[in-house]
Amino acid sequence: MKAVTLQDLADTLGVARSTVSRALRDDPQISPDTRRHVRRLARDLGYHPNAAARALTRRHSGVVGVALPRSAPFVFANPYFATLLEGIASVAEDAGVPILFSASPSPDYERWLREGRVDGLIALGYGLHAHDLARLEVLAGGSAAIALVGAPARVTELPTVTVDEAPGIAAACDRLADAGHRDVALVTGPVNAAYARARADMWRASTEAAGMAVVDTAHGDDTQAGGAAAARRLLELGPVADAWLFGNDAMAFGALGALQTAGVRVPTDVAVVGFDDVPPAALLGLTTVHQPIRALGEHAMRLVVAALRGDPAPGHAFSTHLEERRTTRSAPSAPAVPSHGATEDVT
Amino acid sequence: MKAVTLQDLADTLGVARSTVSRALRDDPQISPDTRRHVRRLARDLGYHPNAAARALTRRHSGVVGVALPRSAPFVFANPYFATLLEGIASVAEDAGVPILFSASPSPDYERWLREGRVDGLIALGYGLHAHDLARLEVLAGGSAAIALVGAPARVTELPTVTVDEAPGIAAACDRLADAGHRDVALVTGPVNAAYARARADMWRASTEAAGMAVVDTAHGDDTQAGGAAAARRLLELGPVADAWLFGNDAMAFGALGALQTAGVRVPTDVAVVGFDDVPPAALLGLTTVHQPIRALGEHAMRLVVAALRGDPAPGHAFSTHLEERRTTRSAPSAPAVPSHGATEDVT
DNA sequence: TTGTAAGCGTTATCAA
DNA sequence: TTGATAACGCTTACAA
Repeated sequence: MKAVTLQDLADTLGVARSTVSRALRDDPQISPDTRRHVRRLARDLGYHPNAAARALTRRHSGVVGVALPRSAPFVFANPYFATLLEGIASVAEDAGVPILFSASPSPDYERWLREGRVDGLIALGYGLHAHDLARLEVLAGGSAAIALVGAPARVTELPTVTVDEAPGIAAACDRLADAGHRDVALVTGPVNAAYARARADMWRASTEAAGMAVVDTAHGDDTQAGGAAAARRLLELGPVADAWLFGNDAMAFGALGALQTAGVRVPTDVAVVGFDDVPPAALLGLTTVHQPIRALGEHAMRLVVAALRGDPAPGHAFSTHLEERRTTRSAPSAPAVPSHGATEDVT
Repeated sequence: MKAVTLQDLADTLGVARSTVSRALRDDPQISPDTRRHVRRLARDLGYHPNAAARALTRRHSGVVGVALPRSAPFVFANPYFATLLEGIASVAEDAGVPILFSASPSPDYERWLREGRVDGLIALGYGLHAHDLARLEVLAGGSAAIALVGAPARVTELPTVTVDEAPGIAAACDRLADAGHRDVALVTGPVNAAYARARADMWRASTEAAGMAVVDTAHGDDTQAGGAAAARRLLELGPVADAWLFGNDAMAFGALGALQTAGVRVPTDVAVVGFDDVPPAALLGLTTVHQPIRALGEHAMRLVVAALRGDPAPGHAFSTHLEERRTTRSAPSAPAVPSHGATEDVT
């Protein structure tokens, strides 16, 4: 059961193990003959280089860490993360990079880096404490390949993949106003999360810019259950708002369920707009602000892979657009063409 | 930027590095004093043991591999896998085990094991070639901690987590028959996949046992798009079957969309039953056979963790039940109570 | 073109 | 209770 080692090959071949090592790694200065012999024996004996020994001498592991600072149930119950991972994993697959994964409220990514378990890292920028951000910056200075998804609270030189929420949100509000809405309700994400507050502020600003007013506000927790609860609270307030805006799709899903059991018709009685455009949104016909989640993940992993090679690569800001479906009334006027894709380089 | 090593600590403390090593690992035979000193310095200097060096001497990495033999887009677009990963990741999180993840049609799990990158592995049993299965069995004999999700084509002594599809499928067919259905259509998964054929056979058997007949069959590819395409083909055949059974939920979702655009009412004109009960099924009100996907993942990871500790642990067969929702007509009679959870030990 | 030998950072054995 | 020292399996100058 013992694994075959370089020394084993060397012994049975009667050469030095450095020769074997070189032959296996296509070292230019090795005779074609010995190379052939070595490789054949390696195949026959089922030799596989020991990853730990190799990492120890090479000073890097070739692994990239992906640590999401949420519990596993939260991560996978939320299609946002699943879609992000899809992007990350598909680029990793193409690059042949194994991913060390963890979903935990208190992620070990710094430890992973310091222990040399991973050479690179994808972390979530939003919700990253200034304190942790600073430590990541130090590590990046020391040759760690780090990329952030979502902008952290303060500016950073770490390559960051972000999204400009404004175009999609503005389009949504304009469309709502065109369809005759005036009073809207807003269901935000966690009040103590900066990104959720920023999103809510943006909804508010665009609502007013479109000539409407936010007459009710409820706070959710970005989950479906939280959205349903928020919807019930809104319903108790009476039918003042006839358009509901959500901090994310998951909450909108929950609200749609609550609305249905309450017998409120969508979009006749109230229009519903989500944010994210995760896959189930299309299934449910939810009108929502689309952000290219998968592309975010792909780009983040590309940044890390580039950094691993020592190539500096800039961050990137993606755009958003409105995806109109069945939870909003159609406006009298013809719809504008949605804008997809990328915009400007950043950082 | 150089990392702090054991030797560094030993030097500044004026002791041997073996002493430092012991102090850091709570070796019983070490003086409380030196232990304190060592630990304090380690903290102050930000010492982190090098994972590669440690793995090299300890002969194990503490990492568990999860390799899904599908491309990343396929894996994450299918909530089945996301839910499975949820279960796997949450147990891993509790156990403090990092996960090495890969989604690729040709997974490297054997290489991971042989290179010593991982000590354990969760692999998919269905679709596993006899050839690969045999190699995994050899590795398991050599101290690798392996668990399978889903039974492979032939019996194996590897601990396996499976699901008994019969109860849920039988319940679905009985309920359909009670509601007055006689002619059903069947949409299967990939014809070249053994598990999909087995599922289809089970649907057929239960259909007949319930006194109904499969009058149409379409083959899908387990994706939403494939389900929509299959639905369109079925629609062209004319309205002979008024109950449609699916190999999985994803295809049922696609079909629901196709049915809606075709103006066919569900469940009035046709009843729809899925399989899996992935999260979006509840959102859409899809009647479906529930299998405890999350529990499968949890249990598989528990098996691996147990094997890592050297404790043998048996495989397990979970059960299925019918989750009745809005895509089937309610039967005249009162519904039976659904059976949840576990049944019998296996292997 | 190949061999020798030092080193990567730990752990473990054996003495002291 | 602590210190030397030899592994662990691989890479890489430096020699030959």
